[in-house]
Amino acid sequence: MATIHDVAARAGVSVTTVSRVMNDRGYISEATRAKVRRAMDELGYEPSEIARSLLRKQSHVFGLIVPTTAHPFFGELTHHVEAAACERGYKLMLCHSGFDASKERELLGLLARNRVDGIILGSHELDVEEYRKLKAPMASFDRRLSPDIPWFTSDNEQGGRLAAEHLIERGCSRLIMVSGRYKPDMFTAGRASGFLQAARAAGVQADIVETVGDALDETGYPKLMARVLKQHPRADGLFFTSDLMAAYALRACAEAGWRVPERIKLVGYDDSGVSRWLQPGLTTIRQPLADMAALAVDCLVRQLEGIPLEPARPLPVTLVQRGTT
Amino acid sequence: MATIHDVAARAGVSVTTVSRVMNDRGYISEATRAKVRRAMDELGYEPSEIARSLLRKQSHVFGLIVPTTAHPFFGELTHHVEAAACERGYKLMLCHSGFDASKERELLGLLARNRVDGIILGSHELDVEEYRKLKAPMASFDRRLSPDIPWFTSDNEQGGRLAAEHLIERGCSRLIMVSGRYKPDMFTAGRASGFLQAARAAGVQADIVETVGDALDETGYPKLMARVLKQHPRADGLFFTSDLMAAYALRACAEAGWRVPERIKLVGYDDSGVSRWLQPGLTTIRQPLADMAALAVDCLVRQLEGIPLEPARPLPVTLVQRGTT
DNA sequence: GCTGTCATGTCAAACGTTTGACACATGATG
DNA sequence: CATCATGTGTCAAACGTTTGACATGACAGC
Repeated sequence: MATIHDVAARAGVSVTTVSRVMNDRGYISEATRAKVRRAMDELGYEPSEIARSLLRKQSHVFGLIVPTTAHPFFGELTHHVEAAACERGYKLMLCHSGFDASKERELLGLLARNRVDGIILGSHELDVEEYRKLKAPMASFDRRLSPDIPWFTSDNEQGGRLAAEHLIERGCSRLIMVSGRYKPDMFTAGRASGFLQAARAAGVQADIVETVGDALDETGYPKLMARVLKQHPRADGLFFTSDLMAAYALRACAEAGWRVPERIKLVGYDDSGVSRWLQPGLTTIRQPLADMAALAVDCLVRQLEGIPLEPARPLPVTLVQRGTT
Repeated sequence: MATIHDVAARAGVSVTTVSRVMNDRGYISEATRAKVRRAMDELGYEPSEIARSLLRKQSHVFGLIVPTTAHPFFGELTHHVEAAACERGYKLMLCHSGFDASKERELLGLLARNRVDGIILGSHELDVEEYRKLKAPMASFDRRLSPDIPWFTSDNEQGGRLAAEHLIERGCSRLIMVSGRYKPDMFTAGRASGFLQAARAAGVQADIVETVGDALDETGYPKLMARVLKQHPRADGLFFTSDLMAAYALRACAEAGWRVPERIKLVGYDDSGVSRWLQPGLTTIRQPLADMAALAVDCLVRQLEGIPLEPARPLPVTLVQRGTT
């Protein structure tokens, strides 16, 4: 790989001059500029971002930690984060935590050693303290880790409310929400409160069923959904904290012979691709992922540039109606 | 961020000594070692991989280019590549090409500037020549770019054959394969030949329908699938080059009132999560993604370490039967 | 008392880049 | 003619790390 010295030698100038041409600073005559450019082309020179990073003390790389991109929600989140980062001139170092605390701890060290300029936490298996002691700019997805760690999320209460109101409007009178078990500082807990609140306001019976174990591990879903149907034989409106759960519920309904949407109605969460792929299409709460990702990246960039953060606020969600309601 | 100099000062030794402790080379007394370790702990020191990379001329980072992690297949591929890279001590810089040739060209430059040690091409929108002139170690997914660029893939002919044989075995007599349009040097083209060959061997009628435009853009799928059903009213066995296509076909069947699997049978490709989420579950051809990813990473590592590559060969696929056949 | 060899540690160059400080023309201004 | 601005370019330090070359002291063997 050619270096700036090779370019300088070939163009018959000093390395400083080459650097000046690349960075457009100082006075350079057109003739010199052309010579330098030609030498760069001929050598296929690409400046080393590594050397630049060392000098400038910033890498223009963000770390993104997600449980796994194999989950459709996180695959889509990753897509949008990458796009947002790219737009602001940052690259992404992708890390999978796989729901494993010690893996996540390792990843934080790895990202620190690689001097990433900021970290987006799409996974948080560790205690708040462990994140707190990191001094890198961070943005935490769906969880309030500490007052000084910015977060980004969507309006989970509103999501829960929209789901309940929609089910009620569509004629349901016995609602069940199937939810993961959330740490208390996770915003996603708001989905349940919004859901219950809206049901109560309408005088409709509503219950919450919590999944055990990993909220995102689908291997338990088939049994869970079958159990939900069996234990709530009169339920006619189901709400899930992810589209994936709803997908498994749809299967369970088919197996139990409950017709959707006639006998029972389903609402998912995320508006991930899954909701489009299912038959019937899944009514779901749409999170504005692109906006959320842009917000997260913006939040890191602001921290880096010393621009004060705007007070964080959840982004609005909407209900997308499809065939399951 | 503390540097090695801070650690040395705090421990009362030279930076060389600190470096020796970290890298375990030369003679260091236990007492010195302990002093240094303590200083590192107290300062929360993490060595800069950037400085190391500059010196060692390798970054221990691989670039991964995929169209988008929002597509379930590529989300899963990314997951496995990350895991395989991590296992071998490499990090991943994730890039989305979004099916855009000029974006991909930019990404190659970006990865070169960041001095990645190798590139995994899960997307190839450019002409072979453009990849060829890169001298970085590469591994190309599902496409033979040039004799000197290693590739990794699964046995596509076998996949096509298994699908046809299975459909025939399940009683189908009029087969249709819905396929993306592939560049001639893409291995995925083999799926069609395997499919046709197996059908011919069994004396069963089989046709290929090619999608127009982007093989992975799902917005056209609903109309496409409706058209396929309308134009082939006597078809009773469908095979798709992705699970996602099959998902849309399943919807089209429901809308057309064709019962699955009684009236018509469907086979997808990839065994991505989609095949599990659908109802009925999708029979599909399973690609061994984890093995493929490990192979790709191994291939890059070998190039870096100068270990000769084993002759590339497609990995075996299997058929996973579910409810659509 | 030499020489040799451990055991421990220091020095300084190198990696590829940027950039402040400076050098040296040329020509205009006062 | 002294001063100044402008245009062009050079030099060397700095970023954080590794590592070959060297220094020092202790002790053994001859």
